[in-house]
Amino acid sequence: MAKNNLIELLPRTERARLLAISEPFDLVLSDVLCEPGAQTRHAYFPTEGFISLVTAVPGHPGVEVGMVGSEGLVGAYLALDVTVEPLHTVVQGAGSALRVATTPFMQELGRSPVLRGAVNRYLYVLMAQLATASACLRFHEIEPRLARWLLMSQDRAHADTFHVTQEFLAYMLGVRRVGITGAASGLRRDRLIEYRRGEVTILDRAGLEAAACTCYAADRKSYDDRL
Amino acid sequence: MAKNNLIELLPRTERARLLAISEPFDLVLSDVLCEPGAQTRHAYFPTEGFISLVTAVPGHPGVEVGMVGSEGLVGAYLALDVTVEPLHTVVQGAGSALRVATTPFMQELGRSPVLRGAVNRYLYVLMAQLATASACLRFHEIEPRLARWLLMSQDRAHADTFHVTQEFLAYMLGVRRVGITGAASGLRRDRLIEYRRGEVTILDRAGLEAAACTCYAADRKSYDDRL
DNA sequence: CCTGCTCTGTGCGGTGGCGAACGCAGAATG
DNA sequence: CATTCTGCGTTCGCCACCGCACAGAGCAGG
Repeated sequence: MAKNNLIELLPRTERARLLAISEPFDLVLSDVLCEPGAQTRHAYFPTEGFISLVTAVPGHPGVEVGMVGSEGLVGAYLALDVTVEPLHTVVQGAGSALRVATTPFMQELGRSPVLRGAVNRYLYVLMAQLATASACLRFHEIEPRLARWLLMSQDRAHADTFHVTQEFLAYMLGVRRVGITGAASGLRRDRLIEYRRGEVTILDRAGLEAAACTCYAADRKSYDDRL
Repeated sequence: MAKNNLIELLPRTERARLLAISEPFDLVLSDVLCEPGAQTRHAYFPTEGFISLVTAVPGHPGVEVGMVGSEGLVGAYLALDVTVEPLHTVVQGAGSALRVATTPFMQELGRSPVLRGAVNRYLYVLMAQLATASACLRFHEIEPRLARWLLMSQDRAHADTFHVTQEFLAYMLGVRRVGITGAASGLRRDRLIEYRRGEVTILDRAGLEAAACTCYAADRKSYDDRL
């Protein structure tokens, strides 16, 4: 428990080297780890908790395009030798991570073929996630998207209950808060979830999977196929 | 003329080696170069013409999430050592390309640091484009998106007139054909474009830039900053 | 020249989501 | 205990876009 999948993939020596240059880091709810255009200071390997990748266009609130938990890392693009942050990154579920400063991380990528392979493949999965997000945003309605979001969160929170307000969900899904009220009511009516003042509980995981848009399964498959 | 930017970036010897393993290839309108899930046979460096990256979710037509012309290549993800295609890729503007078979291309990536750097940076730009596409699809209306699309096409077609039907535009933007009729009428009314039976002509480039959503400028800047 | 096809324009009712505003109740603060 | 704040629910008018259907207009082929 409290491990990061990518790090677990590494053989002993590579893992030891990576751990030697990393330090524990608290993921505090709503903390912003990255701002687009800024220089990257660290890569983060979440162990508990999770992080949202958010994109925005001028004049509009943001919208989530990806989610990173213990199955991945924030800063995979460093493998492309680019040290400029592409997206807003916000802590969505409090927890902890291992963080590695940019320079030693990039050096280590040069030294550890297994690490590089894993980060490369994760980056590929992330791109697929971004593409899926586009179509999902365009075509799917709020309720299935909300169901998908809850499932993705549950996977990464490793818990059935987590803290999230409707306000925040609206921001993530790029809709009005009222839209979330409607969708959440629907899911509650069907006894799939329960919630009360910022605490959401998943009651019926299978039912929620049925209610979610296909993008949930697609994202999972993409990850499982690659890592 | 008829060159590919990335290839032009290469120093003599690297370029010579890449050209030695590549062959000319005709980009025929509406040809499908990639299907998601399939093994990648070739990477393509367009010299004229351009290519759309399309994503789809079950039960809906597709939607374009990116565009590749002589400024980039199709198959940049091969730099991640993944040989599975992530997206539909459709020839959007007829022309020509240089294509390189997967294996020699990946070998060459190992040998040519400049090539690898360029492909990596292009991949980063492409990711940014995917993220932008999400927000654009979510928040922007058809007319500004159409204007953006026309500008992106003009950039890559290196021409003021190109062949495209409303039907096709609807597919690219993920809307009804009728929606395109409305948006195109607006642009024509303002004397920004002219069209007739599948031939679109850009009359007022500056005006079109003003009519386009900010995503056009954002994408360009992202590319110019990196490559 | 007529037929058939492709591409474009229009009209209709329907709806999912938007923006704004208000009420209310649980929790926190003092 | 009273006040304030935060999170949730509802309502109302509105609009961009949807799905469907049909009409006309360029263009090609027999």
